[in-house]
Amino acid sequence: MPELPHIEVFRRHLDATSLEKTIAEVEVRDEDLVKGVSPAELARRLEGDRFVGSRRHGKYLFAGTGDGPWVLFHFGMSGFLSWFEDPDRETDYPKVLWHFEDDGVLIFDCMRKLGQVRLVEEPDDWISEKGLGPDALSEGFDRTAFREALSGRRGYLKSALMNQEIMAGVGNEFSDEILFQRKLHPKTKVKALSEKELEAVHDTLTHVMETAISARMETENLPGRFLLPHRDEGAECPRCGGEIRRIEVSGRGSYFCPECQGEEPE
DNA sequence: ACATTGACCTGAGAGC
DNA sequence: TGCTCTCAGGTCAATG
Repeated sequence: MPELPHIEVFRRHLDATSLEKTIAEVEVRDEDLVKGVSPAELARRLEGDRFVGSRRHGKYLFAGTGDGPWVLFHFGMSGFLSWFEDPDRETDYPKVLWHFEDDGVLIFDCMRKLGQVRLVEEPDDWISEKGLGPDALSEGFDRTAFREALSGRRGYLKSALMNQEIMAGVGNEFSDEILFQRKLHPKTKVKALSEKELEAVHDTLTHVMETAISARMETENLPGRFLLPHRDEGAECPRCGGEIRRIEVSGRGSYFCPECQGEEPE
């Protein structure tokens, strides 16, 4: 579930709750989720320090300590961040907890354990080592950059949108939303689109993601015409009332409206 | 070089 | 009630 808009909402939540507070204890409940560093080392390098700022790159979130290391969060399919003022409150599957002095606790919850927490010295180095493309909403990644990044691709547009080396941040759910808003079938190939159409896809991507962030990813705040709350086989299309269908595209469950988005190309 | 598929992991929800 | 099956979703290694 967590894609760029979710990550940005987590980031703002972290900024609003967890900056400039001394970290009293880092509690690792499940060390499977902590990568590249032992739980003891993670605690040693953070305890007594504090977070001073954060940044996002695609689906990755970094919380910086100023002179010290950054904590990297990746949320896998089921991860999220929660903060409670009451230090005894917990989520259902807490994996790593940052207990602050003067109360307050930041919880990394990850039911399906595909997320991770690690320490990095410099986010930019880590991003380039990883081979991640530009953050999908970053300043420089405009319609031209988007079109050029996709040129020559032979596969599905959906796959290209989700390819983190081309651009970082779009996942399965938002790729469906972008295709729905553009009225493109999930099996549309990149090659089938003109330059103009590709640029329109970029504009839609930007609009959809920014709108979702403004709504803080809360269903009731999303525009009525969004597919997201109706991503279910047999659900009603929020645009035409047709029936939402599910197909597999490159092994990913893809939801779309055959009425709006047409039949399978070719 | 690029594209696609399956494994990873675990619990929710559906169906019987 | 309780069991079994499918599905969710991001990433990476393996395969095409």
